[in-house]
Amino acid sequence: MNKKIMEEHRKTILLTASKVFAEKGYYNTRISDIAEKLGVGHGTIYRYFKNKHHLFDQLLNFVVSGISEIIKSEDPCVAVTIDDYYKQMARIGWSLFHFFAENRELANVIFYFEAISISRQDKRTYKRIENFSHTLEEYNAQYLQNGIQKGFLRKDTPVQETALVINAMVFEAIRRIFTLKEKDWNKSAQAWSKTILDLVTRGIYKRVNADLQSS
Amino acid sequence: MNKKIMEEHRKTILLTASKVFAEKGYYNTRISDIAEKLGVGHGTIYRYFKNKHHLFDQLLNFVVSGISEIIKSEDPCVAVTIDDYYKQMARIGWSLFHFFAENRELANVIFYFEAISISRQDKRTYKRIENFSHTLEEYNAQYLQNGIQKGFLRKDTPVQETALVINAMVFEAIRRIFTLKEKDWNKSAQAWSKTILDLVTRGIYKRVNADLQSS
Amino acid sequence: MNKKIMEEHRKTILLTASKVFAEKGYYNTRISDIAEKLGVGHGTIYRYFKNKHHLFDQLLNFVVSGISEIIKSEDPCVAVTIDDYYKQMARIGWSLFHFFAENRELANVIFYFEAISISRQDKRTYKRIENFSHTLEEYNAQYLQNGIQKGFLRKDTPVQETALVINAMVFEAIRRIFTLKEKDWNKSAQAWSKTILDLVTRGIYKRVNADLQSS
Amino acid sequence: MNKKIMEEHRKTILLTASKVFAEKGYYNTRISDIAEKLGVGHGTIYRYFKNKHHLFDQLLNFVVSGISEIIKSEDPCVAVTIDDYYKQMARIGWSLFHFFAENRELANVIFYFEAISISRQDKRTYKRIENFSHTLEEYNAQYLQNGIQKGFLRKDTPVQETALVINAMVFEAIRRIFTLKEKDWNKSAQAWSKTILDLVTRGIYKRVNADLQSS
DNA sequence: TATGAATGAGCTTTCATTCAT
DNA sequence: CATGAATGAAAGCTCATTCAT
Repeated sequence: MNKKIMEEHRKTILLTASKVFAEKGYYNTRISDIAEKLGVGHGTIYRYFKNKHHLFDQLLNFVVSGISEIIKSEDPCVAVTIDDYYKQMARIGWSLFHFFAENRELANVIFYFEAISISRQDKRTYKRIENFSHTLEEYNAQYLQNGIQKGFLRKDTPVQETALVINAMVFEAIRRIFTLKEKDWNKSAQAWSKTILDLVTRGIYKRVNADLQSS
Repeated sequence: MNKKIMEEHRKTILLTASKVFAEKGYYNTRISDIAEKLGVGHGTIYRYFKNKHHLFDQLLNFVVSGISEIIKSEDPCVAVTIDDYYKQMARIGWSLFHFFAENRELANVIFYFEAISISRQDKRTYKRIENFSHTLEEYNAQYLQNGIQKGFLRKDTPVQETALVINAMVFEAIRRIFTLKEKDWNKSAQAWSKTILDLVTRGIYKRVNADLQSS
Repeated sequence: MNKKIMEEHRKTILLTASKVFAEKGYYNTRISDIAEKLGVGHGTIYRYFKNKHHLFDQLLNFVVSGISEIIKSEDPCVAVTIDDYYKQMARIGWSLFHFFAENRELANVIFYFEAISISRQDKRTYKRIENFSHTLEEYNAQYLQNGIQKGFLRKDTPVQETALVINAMVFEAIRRIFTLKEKDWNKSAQAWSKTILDLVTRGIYKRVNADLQSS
Repeated sequence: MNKKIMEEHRKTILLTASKVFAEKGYYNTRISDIAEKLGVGHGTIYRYFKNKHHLFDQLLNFVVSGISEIIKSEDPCVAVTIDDYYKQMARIGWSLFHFFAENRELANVIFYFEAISISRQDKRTYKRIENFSHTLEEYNAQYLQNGIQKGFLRKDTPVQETALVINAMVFEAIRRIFTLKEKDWNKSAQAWSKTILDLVTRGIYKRVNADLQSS
C-alpha cells in the first residue's frame, strides 16, 4: 500500500486511541474498543502497532517531541530586557496551550494522569518520563536563572522549586482548559495565562502590603 | 474486643495496600501482592474489603476526610489582619504536608495519578473525586475572596483560576516531597512552603521591576 | 506456455516451503515466512495452494510417490542368487539415499517428525501415512519372505518385525546423512549403507561367537 | 494445601497432558482440552504449570531422567563373558520397554515425533534433546566398544553408526508396541526383543551364507 | 495474476473472586 | 476467621485466509 496512506492510518489509529484512552483510561481501554470506534477489525491495529503499550509509547513520543520542539525554539537565556523576558514567558505558555489545543486528548491521557501509572510496568518508559520531567524543570530553571542574572528577578528566588511549581501551574491549567468540552479554548486560555503570569511576576498581594511584608 | 481487632486489621491492610499501590500502581497490583506483603492469605483481604476497588475507595475516603478535616478546622474568612492571613495560609499548607507525611504513599498514588484513571471505571467514584476537587478549589477561592474583601489582595485577582493554580502548586510540592525517599521531610517542606508563599504573595520579580510592571 | 510456468511456480513454492518447514517445523512456520523467503507476497501462495495444509499434503505426495516409484521398480521377489539378493538390498537403499539427496529437506521434516503430528489434525492424511508405512513394511516383508523361500535367510526370521526394524534403520540413517550440512553425502551414505547391510546380513558378533550363540 | 496432594495433582495433570498430547499432538492440543479431560477449569492447570511449554518440558524431564536412570544402572563396560554381554543387552532393552509400558503415552509424544518439532521454538529445549540423543548414542557406542575390546564383536564394526541404528530399532519397536492399544505388551515386546537381538548378533543370513559372504 | 491490507476465529494466559475446608 | 485451591471471564495477541485493487 501507499506509504502515505499507511502513515495516515497510523495517525488515525493513534488519534482514536488517544481519545479512547482519554475517555476510559489506558487500563480500561481494550484494543477492541479502539478498533470498534474506528470501525475496523481489532487485528488491523496490530498491523500498525506492535502492541497496546506501543500505542501509548507513540503518544508519549508525540507529546515529548512536541513540547521539546517548543522549548528548543526558545532559548531560555535570550531575553535582554525585562519586556522581552515577560513576553517570552507568555509566548512559551501560549505555545504549550496551542500544542494541546490541537491534541486535546493528550492533555488528559498522557500528561500527568496515565503516564506515570503506566510507566510503572516498564522501566524504559519510566525513565523516559522521568527524564522528560527533568528536562522541563531544568529548562524552566535556566530561564529563571537568566532572569536573576539579568537582574529581573529577586536574587533569593529558589530556582529549582520555583521552576517546578510554575510548571505545575501551567500543566494544571492545560488540563483544565482541554478537559472541558467547550470548543473555544482561546478565551479561557488567555485568562489562565494572565493569572499565572501575574501570580509569577507580582504575586497577589497588594503592593503596599507586599512592601510591608518584605520589609 | 473483636470489633477492635477487626478494625486494626482493616487499617493494616489499607496501609499495606496503599504502599503497594504507590509502588506498582493500582492496575499493576495484584490482590496477592498485598497479601504477600502482609504475610496473610489473599483470601483474607476479602474478609475486610468487598473487592479490589473497595480498597481504593477506602483510601480515597481516608484522604478526602483527612483533608476535609484540615480545611474544616480553618475558617477561610477568619483572618482580620494581614499577618493572620499570611500565617493561616502557611498553617494550612503545613497541615497538608503533615497529613501526607504520615501517609506518604497516599501523596503519590491516590492523590493525583491513579485516582482519576481509576475513577473512569466507576461513575460514583468519578463524581466523588470531582466533588472533592471542587470543594478544595472552592475553599481556596473563599480564602482568596476574603483576602480581597479585607483589602489584603489585589482586587483584580481572578479568584477561581488563582485558587486552582495555588492548589496545583501545593499538591505538586507534596508529591515531590513525599515521593523522595528521604526520611526528613521537614526541611524540604519548609523550603517548598516558603517558595510557594513568596511566589503567591510577592511574585518573583524584583520590587523595582514589579513597580514598573504594575505602573 | 502459461500452464508450464504455473507448474514451475508451484514447484518453487513447494521447495521453499519444505526448506522452511525443515528449519522451523510446520507449526512454527508462517505462510509469510515462506513468501518472504521466496520474495513474493504471501497472498501469492494461495494462488497455487489452497491452504497451508495443502502445502504439506503436496510434499507428502511427493515423498510417497517418489518412494513408491523406487519400490515399484524393484520386484521384491526377483532375486534368484544370493548375490542378486544382496545387491538388490544395497540398490534399494541407495535409491532411497539418492531420492533424499535430491530433496534433503524432506528427510528431516516431513518424513518422520512432523508428518504424524500434523496428520493428527486430519483423518485422511493420517490414513495415508498409515497406509504408506504399511506399504513400505509390506514391501520389505515380501523381500524377506522371498529371501527365506530362496533359502538365503534363516527360516525362523520374524518377517514383520524384521521388516520394520530394517526400515527404521534406513530412515534413521537417511535422517542423519541429510540433516548434516555437509554437501558430500556420498561417502557417509556408503558408510551407513555398509553398516546396515553388514548388520542385517551377518550381525556384529564375531563368527565364532555367532556359532556358539546359535548352537 | 497438602504438599502431597499438590504433587499428586501435578502428576495427574501431567499424565492427562501426555495422553492428550499423544492423541492430538502438542500443537493441536489446547490447554482447555486437557482441563476438560481432567474435569477441571483450565485456570487450574496454570496453578501447577507455568505454561503449556512447561508441561512438555516436565514430560521431557520425565523421559530423560527415566532413561538416564536405566543406563546409569548399567555400566556399558562391565560384561566379561559373552553371555553377560548378551544378557545385558537384552536387559537394557527390556528396561526401556518397561519404562514406556508404564508411560505408554510418552512413547508416542515425546519420543521422536513431537519433541524435535516443539524444540524448534526453543533453543534450550532443542539443545537438551540433542544432548540426550547424543548421550544415548554415546552410551551404546561404549557398549559396542567394550564388545570389541573383549573380543565379542567383529573388530571392523563401525561403532558410531551401529550404535545409532540399534537405537533406531529399539525406539521404533517401542513406538510400535505402545502405540497399539493392546494391553498385553509383554508378548509382543518379547518378539521384538528377540528380533532385534538376533538381528544384531547373527544377522538374518543363514550361517552358511554368512560364511560365504564374509569369505 | 500478484499483492498485502484487513479480518476475526481462536488460542494462551492472568487474576479477581468464591467457597469448601 | 483464615486460607488458598479452584475457577472462568476477559483480555492481548497471532496468523491463516480472503478479496479488492
